Amino acid sequence: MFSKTCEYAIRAMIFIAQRSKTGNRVGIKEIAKAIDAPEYFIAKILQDLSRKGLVQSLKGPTGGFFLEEESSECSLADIVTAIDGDKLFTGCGLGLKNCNEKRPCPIHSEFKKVREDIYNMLEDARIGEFSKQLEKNLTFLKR
Amino acid sequence: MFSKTCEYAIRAMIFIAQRSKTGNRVGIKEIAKAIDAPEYFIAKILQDLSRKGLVQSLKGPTGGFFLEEESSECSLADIVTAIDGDKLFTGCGLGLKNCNEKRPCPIHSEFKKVREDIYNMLEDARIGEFSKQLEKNLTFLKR
DNA sequence: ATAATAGAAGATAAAAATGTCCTTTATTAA
DNA sequence: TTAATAAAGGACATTTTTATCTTCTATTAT
Repeated sequence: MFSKTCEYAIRAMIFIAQRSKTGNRVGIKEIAKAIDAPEYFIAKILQDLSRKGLVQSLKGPTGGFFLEEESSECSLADIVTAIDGDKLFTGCGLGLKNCNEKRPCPIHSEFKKVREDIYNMLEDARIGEFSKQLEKNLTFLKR
Repeated sequence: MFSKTCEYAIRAMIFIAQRSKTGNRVGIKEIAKAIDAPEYFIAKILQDLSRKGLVQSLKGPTGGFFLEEESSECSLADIVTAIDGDKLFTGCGLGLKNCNEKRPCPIHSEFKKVREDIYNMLEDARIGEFSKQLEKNLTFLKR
């Protein structure tokens, strides 16, 4: 469904969101451990998300990643779009470039509904919401 | 959503299904052209599907690929499972190996429904059904 | 100011997915 | 029985994705 990169991105964002609520900043190493992802790899991913404004960061001692109020309102759809693009939401299920209503692939209409469900699900899912359950140990980001 | 391999596989299967209805067999080259896919690559894919019994084939002159009655009843879910495995249907949305009801990832329940929708959609979609619309030029397998 | 810290950025490496070529084997028509 | 045909199978090449390492830059505390 999502690329590995995107899976890491979502997990990292949820973790950062939880830590940000108390005004803390989190370092790469801590994030890597918390979500069980390769350190240098999520570093890259977060740099990317940082450039795109989905996460905030500060260099130097006491620095690290964090989420401003606004960023913790961002949806999973925002993250997926930033990392994997909108192919999942708008692309043809069979990979046809010119598939559309007028000239549909065989599974076009079946797929349309499912795609919309996925989009709505991801659009409704706000990063900030997840951190509560995570804090209560009701959900997990590892293994 | 699906791997490229899987997209080609589905497109090829639908094309073969349509040609099989009149008892014809179709060669690799014709299939490659019809679905606009790399010839040697779908050759590999069809060999794989053939070994797994999802498509039938015969060597030699007048040989090629075709579908027996039974095979044209196969679902998209069967093809996806054969090529991409069941990760899409059963795997965790965030890539966690041990994600489950007791120990869910943050998006576990949201994902569950969507996954089931996808599975039901693909399970209901039988290869044979698509060939009718394809024949009437109501749907397309290229570009 | 300076040293220590931590992310940013560029380069490189490994693995997986995708795509191609060549030889072998089975089948058929003549 | 032979020559032509077409899939099967093995090997190889390319591209994309995933992962790692090193150097540079900004920030902070002292």
